[in-house]
Amino acid sequence: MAEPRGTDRDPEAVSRFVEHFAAQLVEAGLPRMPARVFAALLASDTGVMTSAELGEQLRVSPAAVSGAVRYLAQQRMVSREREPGSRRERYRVHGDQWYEALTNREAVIRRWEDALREGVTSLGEHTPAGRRLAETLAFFEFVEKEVEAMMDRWRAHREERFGCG
Amino acid sequence: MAEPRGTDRDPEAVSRFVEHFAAQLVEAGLPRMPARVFAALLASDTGVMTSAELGEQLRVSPAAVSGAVRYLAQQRMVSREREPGSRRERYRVHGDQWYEALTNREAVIRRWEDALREGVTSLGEHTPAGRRLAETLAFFEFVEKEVEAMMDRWRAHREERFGCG
DNA sequence: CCTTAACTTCACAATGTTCTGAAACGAGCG
DNA sequence: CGCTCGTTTCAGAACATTGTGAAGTTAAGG
Repeated sequence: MAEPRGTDRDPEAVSRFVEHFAAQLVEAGLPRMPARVFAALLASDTGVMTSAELGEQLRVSPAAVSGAVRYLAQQRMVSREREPGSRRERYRVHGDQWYEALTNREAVIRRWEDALREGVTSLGEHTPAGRRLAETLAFFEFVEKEVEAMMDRWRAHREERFGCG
Repeated sequence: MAEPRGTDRDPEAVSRFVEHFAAQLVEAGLPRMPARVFAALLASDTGVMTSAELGEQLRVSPAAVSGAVRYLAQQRMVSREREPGSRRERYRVHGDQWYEALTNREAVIRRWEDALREGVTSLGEHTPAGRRLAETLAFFEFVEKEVEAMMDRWRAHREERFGCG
């Protein structure tokens, strides 16, 4: 059986996965270039790639890589590290870190909650509309707590399944 | 104290909330017009509006309403009902139904999982990249189960808090 | 049936978004 | 201290998205 190992990976297979997975991320709302960069990192053996490598694999300009990476770093989906003794930069998708980022739609949820609270107040908390908004708000507050607990359970689950695998 | 009731709602306050909340939804990836329509429904007293009412409140053409509503219905975020004895259509945001829709990023997650499975196979499940993809896949499978349980808990919580006033 | 009200579809115009090439920047090295 | 490699910034072109007006479709009511 021909299972890719080490350096002899089929670049076409990699590219096929990268583009397909990126397309799904785009559909879910991620901008295109960040999605492609992220997928490329995820599919790399080390989880680390330089700007040049990313540009080559995706056939895009350094400028595009720069923009995508800035976006991903802001979302905490990748981290950037300077390669010692060189002016190259390396981008890394850190196993755990990025799940956290995904569930860190928290920042987004927080904003929804604020808007809803304001709505409850300005429409009146005893109007039918106000009550609907209040219930929606309660839902998000509930979810926020639950997600936190869920991530704890995931870490335990993960430890068990992959920690000593 | 002057709390809005019945028909005498301050249209400007409503509009302010609608536009603000819609903006947050847009930021989270929802297309603009669907977001506005949805926010308008959420902020209505009955949770039901006609195409004409939506067009008037949002100052947009019937065509725009039509497109937005089709989108929302596909995402299961609103339901459409024909008003008996009239050719008007009414659009409703059903209290519970739309939380389900939100967590029905499930459809999205399912597609991610498919793409990841394919990646694990084509890159080889014992390569470093393959292992990373496999772990990511495991995470989503975990989340999928957890979300289901969470929604059960929410329904209970909701019943307790809102069910009996 | 024919009229008409309501919704939908379609082509196009307006508007945004996204990537590129070129120029500016800055950190390491001679 | 200036050269050079790598990254970033920026203006603009290519591209995609979105909403409109107008024509088309469907069904209620005369």
